Amino acid sequence: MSSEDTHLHLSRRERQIMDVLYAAQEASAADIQAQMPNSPSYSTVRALLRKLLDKGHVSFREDGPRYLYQPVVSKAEASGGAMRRLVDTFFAGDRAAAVVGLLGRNDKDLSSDDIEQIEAALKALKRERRGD
Amino acid sequence: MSSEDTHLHLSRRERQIMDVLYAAQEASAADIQAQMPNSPSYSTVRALLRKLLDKGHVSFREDGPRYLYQPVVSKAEASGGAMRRLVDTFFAGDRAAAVVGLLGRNDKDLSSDDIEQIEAALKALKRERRGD
DNA sequence: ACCGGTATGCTACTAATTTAGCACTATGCT
DNA sequence: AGCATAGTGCTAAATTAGTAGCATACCGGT
Repeated sequence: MSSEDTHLHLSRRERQIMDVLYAAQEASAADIQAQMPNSPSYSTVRALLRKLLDKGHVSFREDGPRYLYQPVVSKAEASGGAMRRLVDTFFAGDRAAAVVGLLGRNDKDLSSDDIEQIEAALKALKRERRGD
Repeated sequence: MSSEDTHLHLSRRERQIMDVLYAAQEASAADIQAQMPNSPSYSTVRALLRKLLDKGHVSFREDGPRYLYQPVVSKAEASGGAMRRLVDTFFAGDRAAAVVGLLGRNDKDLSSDDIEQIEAALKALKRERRGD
């Protein structure tokens, strides 16, 4: 399992940066620094960013004076990988159990709107199954 | 976000060990070694295990000749934390969106039994909401 | 009583990560 | 022109992680 270790081999700080980037979608070096847990120096952030650029995990676009960095792998793909990993390690690959677990958390109640969305997704899934 | 970084600060190898432990619930040093990606030496595994014991992430119980190691934090709690983290970084805290994302993956189809379980959980949730 | 398996507590070395400084360039604004 | 802001590349040092070896101890079976 998880043979792609080679790919998602991020160190602690690298992961923190990616987390900021996924949450923000796009951020300058200074933004990233500000949002990292016990922020390292600006210089450090840039060094890490350079490493991530090298490894191909992030890209940037120019925005006037500064660069805005963003993840290369889309949020959708990255979250998919993270979810698969989570399902594998904690639910022995049983996606339904993971869904149930996620629903069962009572961090904060789901709104009725939330529930409708989930029901809709479930309906779509059933339709698809019938279709196959 | 994730201020408890201090606590779940696992290095690559440490995380690999915890993954094995969560998947197996309980394992000997040799088992762990066998299940780790490109297994390090037995000696290394034990060094890491000792570190995890020190940090309080794993405990063990004696089983005849050998020790069986297990995570201190239950699978349920750990998965809860991991899910919260995932929901926060990839879905801006929107749990429903995460559920929908999880449902929408087509790694492998969900069985009709799976779907029933999810529907049941959803129903329970709605009942609970009405009750409140 | 000895052996194999499992444990322990060191020690030590190498590799990777994290950190930050320095020198310098380019651009936009006052 | 000069300053602030953002960038670059390089270097270097400190810390953490990862690896393995060695000597030793305990227990159960032949």
